[in-house]
Amino acid sequence: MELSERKKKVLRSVVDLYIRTAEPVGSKAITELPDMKYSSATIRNEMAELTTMGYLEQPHTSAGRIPSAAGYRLYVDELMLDYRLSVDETKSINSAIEEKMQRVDKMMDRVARLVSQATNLPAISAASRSAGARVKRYELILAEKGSFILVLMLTDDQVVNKLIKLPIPVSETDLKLLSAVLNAAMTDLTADDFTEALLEKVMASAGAAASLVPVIVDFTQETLRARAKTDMAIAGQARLLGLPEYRDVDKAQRVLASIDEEALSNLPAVMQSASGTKVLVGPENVADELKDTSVVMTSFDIGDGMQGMIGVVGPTRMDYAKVTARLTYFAESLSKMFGKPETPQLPERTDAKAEHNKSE
Amino acid sequence: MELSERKKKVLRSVVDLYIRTAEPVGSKAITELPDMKYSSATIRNEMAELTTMGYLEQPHTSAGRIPSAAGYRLYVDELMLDYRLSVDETKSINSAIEEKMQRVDKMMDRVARLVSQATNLPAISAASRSAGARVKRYELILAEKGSFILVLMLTDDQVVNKLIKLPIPVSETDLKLLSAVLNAAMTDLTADDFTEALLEKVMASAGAAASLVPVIVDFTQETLRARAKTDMAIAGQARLLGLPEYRDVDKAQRVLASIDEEALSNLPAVMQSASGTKVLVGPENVADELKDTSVVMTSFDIGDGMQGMIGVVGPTRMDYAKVTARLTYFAESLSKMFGKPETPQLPERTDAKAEHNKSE
DNA sequence: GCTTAGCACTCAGGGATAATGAGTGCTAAA
DNA sequence: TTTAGCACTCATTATCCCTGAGTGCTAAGC
Repeated sequence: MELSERKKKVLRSVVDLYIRTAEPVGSKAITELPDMKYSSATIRNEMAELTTMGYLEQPHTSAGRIPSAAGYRLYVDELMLDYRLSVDETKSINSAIEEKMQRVDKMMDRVARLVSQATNLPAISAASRSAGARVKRYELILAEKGSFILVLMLTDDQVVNKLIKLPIPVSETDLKLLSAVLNAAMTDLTADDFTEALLEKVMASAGAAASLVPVIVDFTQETLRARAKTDMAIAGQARLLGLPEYRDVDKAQRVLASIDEEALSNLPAVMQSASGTKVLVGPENVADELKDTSVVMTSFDIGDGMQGMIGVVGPTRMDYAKVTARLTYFAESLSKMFGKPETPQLPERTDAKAEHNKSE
Repeated sequence: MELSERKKKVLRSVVDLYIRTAEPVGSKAITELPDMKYSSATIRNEMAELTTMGYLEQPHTSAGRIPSAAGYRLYVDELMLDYRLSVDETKSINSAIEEKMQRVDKMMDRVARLVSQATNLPAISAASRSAGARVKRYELILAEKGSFILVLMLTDDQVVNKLIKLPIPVSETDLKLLSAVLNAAMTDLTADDFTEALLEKVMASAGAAASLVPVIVDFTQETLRARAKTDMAIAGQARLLGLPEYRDVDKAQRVLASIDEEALSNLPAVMQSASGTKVLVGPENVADELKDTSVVMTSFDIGDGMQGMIGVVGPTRMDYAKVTARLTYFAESLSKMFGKPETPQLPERTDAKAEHNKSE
């Protein structure tokens, strides 16, 4: 059933107010809004109907109304007015990214931290790599204490390393040889390409360090397989405690614990299916602990067939418009940063400027 | 002034009980302890004296006593009975380390997570590198989209990488040449060894990619300098909320925020001075937000002149004995793992096998 | 027929007051 | 020196009442 324009306006007002105040919204409060030209009695009638229709609910008889999950859903899908990022906001997001995103290794960490700062909510970021990541180069570095470091450079520009104990003494020269052999024979393979036959062939030509090959291959396969999953990070959990709905410590703890653990690991999977920005309102969440909590997420392009995801977790009463806008902008900036083939910045940094202009 | 044996026993009992229950301890409760052969009145007298001596305090007239900071201090320094780790505990710590600590890159992350799990408290881990870290090897990898990855392998076995945009088109061959030149001329230098003269010399022989040299040197110096500071991680913040003293959300938030931010960055510095296990009771803490909170930390050896640190943050009423024992054991295991030159474990389980187990 | 003023009703939240009980200090007897 | 006993203190909890915000409904007004 279609809602009348007036009902929509009332519903939107209720959600907006509730987002701002975290308190049940009464008919009088609505009346006092600018350009709401009806008396409180009329509003009451409308609210009563919205309640029977399931968009609002009443915590108790003599309190105002709060949006139900269905109410939020409708709000997010149709009612919500676009939040326009101010120039300042885009600027601060841009410069945050500029500054902090240079290092490749702890990237997801940084992204999560930045998103959390920008939204003042706990944030998650994840990079779901394509199943087909391959090794671009092997490096073996002799370390002291009878061990060496294996460094894998992957086609997705990630660098992974592992400290491995040497079962037998091996010389620098042996390692050089081994690494040459590996680079010649075992690059550009997916996890499943490491056949027994190949393994033996490599070991045959690997000289003194041949016994290291199985260990290296094991780790490589494991890494490639793990890469197919995700690399994720969480930041800003403590921000949750600032919100009135999480003054109930038990609740806060439950939510935090479920964010901390793998409960959210399946979020990236959810993301996988649909791209673009997605809002999960309260009960739509998979994890039980989050039934009371909303999740907003969006994906971005890391290039090379890989996808990144950023998201925040917050109360069902969160400022969906603002959060969505910031998240989306973030995602766009990140996509631009490493997704698209054009060079993001030439020496003079003219491009960066151009981006700013465009967002105004 | 020396305390009588009986006073010590009473004080120890009060602290022990308070650690367990988080409630003020009354004279009756003490009486009910096994091998406490005095009546409540006697205990009351002793407690009264301990109070005037400053080791105990009373939240209000008709409540039991709780330890004062001085009381905790004395407890930690002299009274605390050694907590003996059970075989199970050492086993689980060992296997956790075995399993999770193989990868070099997110090491501090993992350590923090493990320590937090083992103590059920928020944990911090940091590696303070020696100021003298040097570059062991440079690798330059051409990436798509007109950029390349610079990988630095440091003498401390850490691997750092950065994605750098190419200001000009450069071929794979150019990069190879450049990398050879860098490795020949610029390894094993400290941050201050990169002189203008050297820079020019390298650029002269670097061919087409010479213009990359300054960028690379900049990042290298920056990295070496940053390494001189610390690499740190925090985990398990949410565990704080499980404790009764942090049911006050505001307090919890203050503490969490201060852990999250750099407030604790100076802890590693504190650690620097004294090695061994250190307990900071409440007010002894530097950061104001932690006046109510204790910190236990200990250092471990990463070898090569570098030092690691692990620590936990918890209520002043924390189980110092247990926490200290676990932390110390952790530190020893970690030291053994990469600090000492001897191979950590010789038993029939050969090293190689140990590693394999992991992937099963 | 929609809108609104008016009114009786409900109920959460916030004092105020009282009852409870754990714990204390002190004294006097063992 | 230890301990039993007693009067006293005071945080905590329960109870009651009041207040005020908000509601639904009805009847009058446009």
